[in-house]
Amino acid sequence: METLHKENKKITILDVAEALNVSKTTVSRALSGKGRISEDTRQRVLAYIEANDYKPNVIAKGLAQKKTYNIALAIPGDCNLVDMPFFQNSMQGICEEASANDYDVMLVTTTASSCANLERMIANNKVDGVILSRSLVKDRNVALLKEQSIPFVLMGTSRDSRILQVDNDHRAGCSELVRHMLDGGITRVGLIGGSKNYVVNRTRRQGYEDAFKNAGVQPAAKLIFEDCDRPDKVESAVEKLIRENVQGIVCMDDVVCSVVLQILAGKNIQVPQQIRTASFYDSTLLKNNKPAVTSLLFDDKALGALTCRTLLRRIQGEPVAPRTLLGYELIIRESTFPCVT
Amino acid sequence: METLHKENKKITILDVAEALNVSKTTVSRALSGKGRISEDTRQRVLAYIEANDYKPNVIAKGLAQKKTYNIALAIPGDCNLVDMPFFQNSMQGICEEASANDYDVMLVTTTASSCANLERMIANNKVDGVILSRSLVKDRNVALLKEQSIPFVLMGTSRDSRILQVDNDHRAGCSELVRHMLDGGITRVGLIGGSKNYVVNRTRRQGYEDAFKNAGVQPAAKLIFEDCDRPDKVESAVEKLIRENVQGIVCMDDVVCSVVLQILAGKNIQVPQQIRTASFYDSTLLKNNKPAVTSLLFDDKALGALTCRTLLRRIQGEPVAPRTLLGYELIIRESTFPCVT
DNA sequence: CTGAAAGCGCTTACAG
DNA sequence: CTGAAAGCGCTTACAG
Repeated sequence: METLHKENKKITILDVAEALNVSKTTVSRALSGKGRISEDTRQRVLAYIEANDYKPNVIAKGLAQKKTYNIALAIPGDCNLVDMPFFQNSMQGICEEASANDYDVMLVTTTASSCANLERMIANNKVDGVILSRSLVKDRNVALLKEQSIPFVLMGTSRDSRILQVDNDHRAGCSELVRHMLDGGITRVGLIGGSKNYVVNRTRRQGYEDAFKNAGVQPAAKLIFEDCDRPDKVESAVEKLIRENVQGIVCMDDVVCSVVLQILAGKNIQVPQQIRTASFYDSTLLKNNKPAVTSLLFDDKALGALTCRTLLRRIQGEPVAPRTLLGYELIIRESTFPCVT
Repeated sequence: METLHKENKKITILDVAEALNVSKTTVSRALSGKGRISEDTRQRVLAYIEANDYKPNVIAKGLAQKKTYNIALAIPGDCNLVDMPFFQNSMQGICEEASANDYDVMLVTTTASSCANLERMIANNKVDGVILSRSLVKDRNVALLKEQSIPFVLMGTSRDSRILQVDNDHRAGCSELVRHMLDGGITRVGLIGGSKNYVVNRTRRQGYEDAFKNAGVQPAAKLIFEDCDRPDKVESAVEKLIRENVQGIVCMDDVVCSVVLQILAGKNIQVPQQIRTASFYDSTLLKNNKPAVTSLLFDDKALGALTCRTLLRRIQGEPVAPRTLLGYELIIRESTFPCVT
């Protein structure tokens, strides 16, 4: 029985060198493409490697080169449903891009207060760089990374222009969505948003304000409710907005929006007939809703991939843009009247 | 300016050996605790290390020991909202447990059809073991892992008893939930579930049937709807159930349940007065619902942690239970009448 | 109790 | 174009 097992001794560079009667150096060169080597021997090596299924040991390679071929992805350790589609999709983009470049992704959880795990991973030399996902206004991780001299890029936005950042263009997107609502001929459009601790929520609010300014309308401060990070706060905001006779409500994300829709339904207020509603983020959460909800669509997977590529470029010392913004799509659905574009 | 930078040359084992006038061997022993060493020199070494912030290079250590101190976590590359809270929470448990044991977690995405990324990671010697999360009925990854001789554990359930598995006790939990509904004095309780490709959905159905059998009632085949993986299928199932005059509907997960609730609301059917409703899984999705929904609560983080611990034990050659099931909590809320327990 | 030496599987000046 | 040798930063028999 045991003897039938595949020979699971991994073959090393020495094995192929001996089999081919060349030096390890030569084999190494055939693989890396570095250094002079005759096309002839290179083909022989490659053929042998292919035939005998030799895989270089990346760990050993890394030791010799002082590289790890790993990057870390720091994700928040305190979960909230809001960001899940974002994390899952961007994660995929990151993993695929990394794979395509023979890198692997190490997962590390961080919390607002502690970046011990990230610190340990860096101290242990386990990664060549790190991706920080969606930052807080005060982010200890950013501070940590800046004082370590390790390449990193923020998948998100920061005011600190020395930090490499790649993000969806939330500001322009949110502005366009609000413009779409204002174009519908209404002006009393309220905003309900999540925690201002997240930079992204501040960015979204800026987009909201941009749209008003561009339309030459003053956004009323009393139509704006931020830090609604619990259903009861959303509920209270909705009630106040109703008292203010709003014609539309824009929600900063899908979780807020789904709560808003439930409350409106509970009060028998028709969407969009009485109050139009839209969300700054489009996830499965609202896909099934009736009426279907107008919202912004971002390509989080592409965002992850580009963030990863940026980091890898940075690691390899190639030039990278200090800040990149990705586009968005505005999906107009019944909740704001599909006829108006 | 440049000169003010922290010296970021990492200090090596040789540096501390020379500083202390001992051999690398001695330093290594002080750290690992292996081999004889006088308490005196051990303390000296430890003190120096502490004072000079020496961190062993885990990569080099791994090379020498033919270990990586990494484990892989394989997650589905094709995302669906259903499993998000599950993945996010279990991921956290895994990461924390790994960290606590000086291991790190590499992320790898797999799809039903391709496990190329996982294969590459193993071939590259990047991990000592792998965690497979929630399996499909026909899972290529399981097949792959079995033929490689690499330790792995399934965070989920499989009929193949040779596979190490850790899972929530979905069967017992679902059975208890259904019993709770039957205890309420109703018998026409329907089931709507997601894809049968997932083992977990089959397990849940077993729990449903167990409860009926224990109650001495025959579950009606026409009250059971599986493979409802799209809202329209759920809708059609709900309509058929209404025609059958069901008194209760049990949903296999929160996404199904939220669609069901919307449809019932759209038809002005009162929950729980006309039809009681419950879900086999409790996520934030239903927390805000009115009425609050009765459902099962699993501790996914604990599940992740235990799965990880099991894998690490397996890697270290310690004995492990071939199969472990974790408990659950039944949260009774208005959607099934809180008064009935 | 301690150390010299070989080894883990690669890469990379350096010499030819 | 090719190879011997040193080195990456550790560990671990083996000898003392």
